[in-house]
Amino acid sequence: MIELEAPQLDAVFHALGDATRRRMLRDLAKSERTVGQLAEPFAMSLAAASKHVKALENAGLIRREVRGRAHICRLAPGPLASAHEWLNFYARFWTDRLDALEGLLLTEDTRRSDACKGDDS
Amino acid sequence: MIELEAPQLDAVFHALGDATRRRMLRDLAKSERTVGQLAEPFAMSLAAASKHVKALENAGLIRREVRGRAHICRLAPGPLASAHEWLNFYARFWTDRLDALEGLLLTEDTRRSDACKGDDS
DNA sequence: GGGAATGTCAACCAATTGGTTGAATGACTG
DNA sequence: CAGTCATTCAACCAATTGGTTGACATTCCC
Repeated sequence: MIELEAPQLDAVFHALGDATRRRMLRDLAKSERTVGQLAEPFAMSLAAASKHVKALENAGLIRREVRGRAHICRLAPGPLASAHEWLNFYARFWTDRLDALEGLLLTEDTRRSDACKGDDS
Repeated sequence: MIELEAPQLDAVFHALGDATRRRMLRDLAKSERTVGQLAEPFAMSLAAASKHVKALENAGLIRREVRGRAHICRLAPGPLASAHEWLNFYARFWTDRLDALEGLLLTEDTRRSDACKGDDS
């Protein structure tokens, strides 16, 4: 699917690792916003907010359309899906583990558990 | 479900925003590892790797069992699932949008769209 | 007990981050 | 054209990050 290389994943997760930027994404999920509108909920300078927007854009999480003097931002699908998929690997890891555990409990509940061995290397 | 508050999400995504730590998680997905084993693939001091491990632990992404002098690390399920769910919100955003777009294309394909403005630069 | 193995801690350092301010750029408006 | 609006840029600053090294603590082993 949409594959991200390591540096891109770095940028995506780094961008997500800040409440300000996550809030901006949440606002963008409602509808498109200008940089000024994105900045408005925060008690920080426009320049600071602009840097956050740039971080999001840099990570590919949003794209920007410059229309006149306003910069209109929208969510971009790719990287979020990628991060989602990346995490999905670990989600799968856990569902596998839990399934295996459940299986073990079902098949082993009458036997002694001395046959427990490593399942992978 | 497993809900993370903002500071915890900060820690989780911050932890994921580093290739070293993601590699450690990948190794831990194979099997449990000691701190030394986690550090081994990297050209950095053990102390540095230990800090990365602590960041992962701090984010709740792994848990550690101190057995004798060895610290054995394992993946922890909760926060990864939470981050996954968080991202799922945006995945849903996009599937919704794409579905809506598909719907639009189906219903609008016979009508003229005179709202064509010069928007691309 | 002595020594190697496994990790952490503390101090330190360079680079990055997140914020500020003030000036500059570009685009609308009167 | 002058002024304001939307935004970025550059310089700067404090705090954090990611790395180093050397000095601990514990634990295992002979």
